[in-house]
Amino acid sequence: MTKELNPAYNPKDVEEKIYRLWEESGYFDPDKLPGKHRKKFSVMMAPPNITGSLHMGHALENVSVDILVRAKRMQGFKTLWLPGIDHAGIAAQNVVEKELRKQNIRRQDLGREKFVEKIWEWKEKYGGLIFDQFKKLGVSPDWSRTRFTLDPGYVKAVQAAFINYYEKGWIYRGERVINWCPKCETGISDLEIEYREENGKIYHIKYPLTDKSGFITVATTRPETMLGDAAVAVHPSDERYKKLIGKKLILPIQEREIPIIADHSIDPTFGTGAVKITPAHDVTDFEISLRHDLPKFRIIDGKGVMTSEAGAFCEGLKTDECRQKIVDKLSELGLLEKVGDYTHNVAYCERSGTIVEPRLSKQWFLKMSELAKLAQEAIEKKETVFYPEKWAGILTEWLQNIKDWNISRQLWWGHQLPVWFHEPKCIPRKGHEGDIVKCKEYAVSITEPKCEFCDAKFVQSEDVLDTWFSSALWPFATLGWPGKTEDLATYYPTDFITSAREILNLWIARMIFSGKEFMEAVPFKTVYIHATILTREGKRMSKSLGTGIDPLFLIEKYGADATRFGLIYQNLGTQDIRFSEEHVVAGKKFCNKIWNAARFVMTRVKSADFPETTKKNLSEADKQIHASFEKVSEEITDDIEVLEFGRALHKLYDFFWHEWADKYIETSKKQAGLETEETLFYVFTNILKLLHPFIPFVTEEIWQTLKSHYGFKTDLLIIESWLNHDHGI
RNA sequence: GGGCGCAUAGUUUAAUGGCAAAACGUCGCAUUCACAUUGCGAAGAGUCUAAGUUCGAUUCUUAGUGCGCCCACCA
Repeated sequence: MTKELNPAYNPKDVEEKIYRLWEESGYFDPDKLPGKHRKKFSVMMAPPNITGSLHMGHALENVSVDILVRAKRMQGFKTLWLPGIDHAGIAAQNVVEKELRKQNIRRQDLGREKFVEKIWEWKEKYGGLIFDQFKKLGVSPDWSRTRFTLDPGYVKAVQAAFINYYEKGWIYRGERVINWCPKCETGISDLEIEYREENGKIYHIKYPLTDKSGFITVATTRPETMLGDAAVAVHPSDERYKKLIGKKLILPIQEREIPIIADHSIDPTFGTGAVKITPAHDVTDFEISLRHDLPKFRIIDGKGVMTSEAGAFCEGLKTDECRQKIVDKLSELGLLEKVGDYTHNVAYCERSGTIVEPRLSKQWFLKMSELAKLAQEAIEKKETVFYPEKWAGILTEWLQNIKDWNISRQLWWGHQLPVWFHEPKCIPRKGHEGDIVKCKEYAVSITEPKCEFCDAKFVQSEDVLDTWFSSALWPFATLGWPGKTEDLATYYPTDFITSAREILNLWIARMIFSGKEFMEAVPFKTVYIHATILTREGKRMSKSLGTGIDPLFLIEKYGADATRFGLIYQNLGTQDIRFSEEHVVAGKKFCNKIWNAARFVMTRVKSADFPETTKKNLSEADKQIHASFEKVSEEITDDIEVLEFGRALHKLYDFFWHEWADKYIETSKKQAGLETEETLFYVFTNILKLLHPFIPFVTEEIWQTLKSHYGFKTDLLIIESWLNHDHGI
């Protein structure tokens, strides 16, 4: 029966074996937990990108959830932690495109269908790698319920959501200036833009007034866009220009009349206080043009070449060639007042390194006013509670100023819009002589629709939905919605979610309003915005800066428990963490200390069967350690409840090392008897339970060893009951 | 540009309206005892600056300085 422990704890002998033991037990799956009539506790994993690999942020986030989930499971809750992966539209498309480029293949060569097939192949091969890495951390989600945002069931959820919004009249098609990459020939999202500070030039150009009474000088960094100017705007109360508002200017080269308009968005202190307005090629200018009903001249095409609308002078030239030609011409005309040096941020396409060209295009939008209201009300009524609380206010403010959501993307990888187009025709209406009807340009439908008037075929929209459109449905789409499943009834709404602060708007807010809209309940009771992990110097960890630490490296060097310890020990409150490896070292030492305490207990405690009578003759030291343990265990239970995992771990560390090991164990060596043995055994085994959520591997290994050594009746530590009584029943 | 946060021993952090605590590091001593991945002990900061509130401020208020994070992207 006796099982020996090595004098030092070696994580490599243990972690893989123990993880397998847990997985084989099935206890990560709440349906397989022993016991009945349990209250549920559910959490959704923030799905990592299909292309992602484990970083410190994932590690902190998922270890935090794991601590909570393991504690709840031990407290008797029917605990579900549902994992999944996000298809990550552009990121995945990029990775596969890059792969193909090595073989000199462009995605356009393959065509959409073949290319998407390639991504699926890639997904099958590499898409699960990040979960192997998660497993190394020792986290305990229910892998049997793993979801992917492009699973057939999930696709249905996305379509159902789209159609619901469409039927409510909240989805519309409109023209907007979006970020366009002339090299990739697609619209790209704000997230795929990289701003680089650059030293450029600012050109001051004179636009003559039609009445020849003078000029207005505008400042621009992109003189070529003047070919598409529709107006010059000034602030309505700008004294310099006040009396010119409403007058006309001659746009040089184009020789077109453009008005001087007044708009509040103009900063009178910047440049000359007069701004040239190019509606089709600048986001703010476009918005101004809507307010003033200005024409939109498309002067640059999708490849970054000047169009015929730009005029014969520059047609066919690339933008930079055109710029030079324009500058020369203005200079010749005496309209170039001056050229200054100017440092500004230039938008680059993250993937191709090309300068982003804002461009007018047709996109699909989701109206936000009603949905934002739903989220605001839920936050106001505290249906969802934020930690720290300030994020509720920050989110509310963001919701107040929210713009309609551009949900379409010109990508191939993702949820294709359930929208179908066909050539609208004007045809005589049957049975009504002389009556002409026009069929609709598009229809919204999951399968190909039939036109009520003509028999022309419909073609599905090539656009896909923004990745966040599908992630917004995560808390219920993963449980089977729009079906009425048992899981949905049992686990929705979830109890808790944690995320990094940068996706508060992109993800958390959208899940809240989606939950209210489709489930009539917020998707989670608590949102915990966790700390960000910085380098020891207080800088952001980033791959491109080479400042990141690889959690797998830490696990390899010190073990998973030590890595978890190092992360959580430094995570006090929601303050950002300047991560230092020292604490991981301390974690490794701590694991070893526990390991050796177990060895000590096994040499001292002869049997785990104690007669009832022994409790009567406790020594002062026995009583003290019992009392002290009682107190610390309550505190730790409370700390976990309020998500103060770092504080709880500090207390466990101090208690175990300094009170239990340094003091009680030393005393126990000097006092013999059954009472001592029982106290040693009782406190040790119970503290193992409290330690388990934080450092699961070493505690489970010790538990299994004690089990075989003493032959006492127990299963796995992961389902041992917390403090000998269950909360969740 | 908007928002948010931080500032305490060499380092990373803790605490408190009334003697500033710990870990790591450093130094010394001990120990073949479950653990040298150990134990005991020592040195080491008066809490970024200025003003205010107060009997009293490291703590509260205001301003400044420094560092950092997030969002937006501006002619």
